[in-house]
Amino acid sequence: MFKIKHADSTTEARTGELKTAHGIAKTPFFMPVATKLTVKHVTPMELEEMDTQAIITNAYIDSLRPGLDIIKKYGGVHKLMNFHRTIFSDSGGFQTLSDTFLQEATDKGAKFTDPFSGVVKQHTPEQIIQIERELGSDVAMCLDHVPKKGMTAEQVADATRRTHLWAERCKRYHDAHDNKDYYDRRQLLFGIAQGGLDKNLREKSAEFMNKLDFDGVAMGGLCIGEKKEEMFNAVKWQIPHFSKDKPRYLMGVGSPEDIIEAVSLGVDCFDSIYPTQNARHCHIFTSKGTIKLDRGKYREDMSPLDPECDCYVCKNFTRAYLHHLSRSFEWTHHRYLSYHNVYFVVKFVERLRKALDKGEFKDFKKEFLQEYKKMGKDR
RNA sequence: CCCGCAGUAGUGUAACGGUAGCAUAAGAGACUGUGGAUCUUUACGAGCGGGUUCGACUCCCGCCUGCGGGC
Repeated sequence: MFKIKHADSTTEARTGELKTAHGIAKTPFFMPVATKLTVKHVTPMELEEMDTQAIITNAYIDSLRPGLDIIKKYGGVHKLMNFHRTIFSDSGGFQTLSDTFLQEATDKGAKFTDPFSGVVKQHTPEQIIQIERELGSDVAMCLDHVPKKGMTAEQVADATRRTHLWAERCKRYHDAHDNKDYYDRRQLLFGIAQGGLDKNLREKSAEFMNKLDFDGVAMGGLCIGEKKEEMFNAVKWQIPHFSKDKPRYLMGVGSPEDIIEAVSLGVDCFDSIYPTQNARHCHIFTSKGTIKLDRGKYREDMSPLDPECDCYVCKNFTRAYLHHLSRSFEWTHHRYLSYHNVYFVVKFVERLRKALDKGEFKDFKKEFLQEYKKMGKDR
């Protein structure tokens, strides 16, 4: 299922291959987020062309709309979306952070409000796994309870304890059923370690998840408002407790500089809305840092978004034109900008992988960060 | 030419004889297991000239501009 190809000698970074029912995903990889069964403004064809290794959708939200009946009728999420590579499904655990979704989290499960109908419904870990099975994703994520900012130490510990309890039940349920009754293929299952920002909790949680012998382990509850240092500390505390031979997934990250840092700490998988959401806000990734394209200063800028990028948008359009589209509320700018940002991150991780395989990771990281920080954040 | 009505931020609009608000557009910031959402923040204004008044965007007069009607 997972095998390491090359381990870096200077850091914890490594390349590998994650084999799923839809082929091999080369690690490290970055997954664009496809909540509601679409990577906003980027087509599956484009994602495949740029060699995106995997994407992630949201099982809970997909089960509300369009609903499992329709998804099953079409033969699963791959066929429905016409995406032929690895698809992860998030459990809805992240929605435990959301006031509009979460009503109550108990040991039994998470009580969510369906925002479309207003109906409040209990979702047990078993039910979520069942939803993920019926979706037909290649990798299912366990239901977790993400500790919210402002929780007391006691509440964080309780949420983490609950996450453990739920993880055991997810695993047991998943083991007891294979997917043959739906799609005739094996689905992988990843556990999610939590623990807030507490060293002891983080370590214990990592140890616990590792022991359950999932197909991969994730670190959750990060990149949600804590300091960068706190986030990387959590990663540093947890990684040593994970088996080397299992893929490690840092949920919710992110930016190119966060990704490269996490890779050097030993992380293999990422997902984030960062490239697509930034694109919609006209924040564009370039090899010299991010630019804010909606600023007036780009009105007459005839250069491409990123002179060093070879994507379709950079080869064919100027900043001035794309600036104009965004100022004119033409929806096409979302397509162009989202495409570029996703392309940028996917290709960045691809270059990172190649550098690792060639044993040049250290230099690659240094050079990338040096260039990337040149302009900072377009101040 | 005459009569009437109206001129408030780039735009669209409030209120008041006593600190000129609001919405948008503009500038800046936030956003990392997705609301294309949202939030924070900055700057910008009384057509012109007189008069009355302690004090005028407000009342009065003239001019200018726009709209409507009449000749």
